[in-house]
Amino acid sequence: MNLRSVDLNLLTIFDAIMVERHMTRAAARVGMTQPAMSNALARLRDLTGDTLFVRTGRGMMPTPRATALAVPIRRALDLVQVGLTEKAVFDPESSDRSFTLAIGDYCEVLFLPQVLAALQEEAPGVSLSLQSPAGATLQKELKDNSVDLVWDAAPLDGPGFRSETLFDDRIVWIMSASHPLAVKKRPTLDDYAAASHVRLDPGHTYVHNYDRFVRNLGIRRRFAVELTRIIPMAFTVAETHHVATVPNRMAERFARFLPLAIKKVPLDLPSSPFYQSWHSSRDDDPGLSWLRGRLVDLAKDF
DNA sequence: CGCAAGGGAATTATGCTTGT
DNA sequence: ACAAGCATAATTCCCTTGCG
Repeated sequence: MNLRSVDLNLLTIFDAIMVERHMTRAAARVGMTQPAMSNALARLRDLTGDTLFVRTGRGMMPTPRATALAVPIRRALDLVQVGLTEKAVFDPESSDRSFTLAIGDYCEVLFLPQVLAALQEEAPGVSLSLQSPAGATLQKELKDNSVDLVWDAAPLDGPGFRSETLFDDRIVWIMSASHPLAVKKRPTLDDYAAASHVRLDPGHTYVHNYDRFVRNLGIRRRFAVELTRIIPMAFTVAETHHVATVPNRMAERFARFLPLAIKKVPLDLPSSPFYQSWHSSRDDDPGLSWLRGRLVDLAKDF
C-alpha cells in the first residue's frame, strides 16, 4: 500500500472510535462533528475493506480486524507523537542501530580494532558496516544517508557538509628490515629519491596530497608498482627491497607485525591530518552525534 | 503571480435504525 | 412510540492545479 495515497489522519479517527466506542463522542474527542466522523469511518472502511465497527445497542463494537489493528495503530501514533514533540535521544547501551562508515583501508587497519572494542564495551548492540572507497567522492551517499560518516585526509567542506579533525599524522617512509638502507640511521634525500618505490593509488587522499607536494619540490621517484590497497603494499614492502611513503601511525602499526624499518622523510613536510565528514542534515541525529563524539575521543588517545 | 476550475472534506439538515 | 445515535444528502469551504 502506498502511504502517499492514504490519509494518515484516519488513524487518529480510528483510535478515537476505538477508545470511545461511540461516534458522537469520538467526533467531539478529535474536534469534529458527528457526520464528519461518520464520513471518515466510511473512508476507513473503504480503505481497509472491512466494516471495522458495527453499530450495536451498546455502542460501536470493533470487528476482529479492527481489534487486530488497534494495537499497531496505537503504537504508530505514540511513535509519531514522541517523534514530533520530544527531542530524540540515543541510548548507546540499548541501541541496535547500524552505522555505515567509509573510512578507507588505512583507517580500517589502523583504527577499527579500537573502535570495535569501544563499541563492544559501550554500545554492544550497535553494529558497523564499512564501505569502500572512502573520500570526497561520497557526497551523494552522505546526502541520501546510505553512508553516515566519511573519513579522509581532506575535509568535505562544500555546502551542506561538515567536517572535524580526527587526528594529525606525519609522513614517513618504510622499507624491509633487510633493506640495505635499513641500517642507515638517517638516509638522505638522495637515498630516498633513488629508491624503488611502491605507489599507493592516489585515490588515497593523503597519497595524492603528498605526491603533489613532492612533485612541486622537483623530486622524481621511480615507482616499481602501483597498488590500490594498503595491506598488499605493506607485505610488498616487507618482502622486497621496494620502499613506500606512508603516514607514521600506519608505519608503526605494520611494524608491529612485519619486519619493517621506519625512516623520517628528509624533507620539511606539512602535517597530514585526517578528518571525518558528514551531511549537515544529520547534525541533530543523536545517534550519529554520539558516534562522532566517541570517534573524535578515541582518535585523541590513539 | 493571479485567477478560475475542480475535488475533497467539513458542516448543516434530515432520514433511518435500534433499544427501551 | 419515542429518544438516541449513525448514515446520507445538500451545501459550503478550502486547497490544489492548470492556464494566461
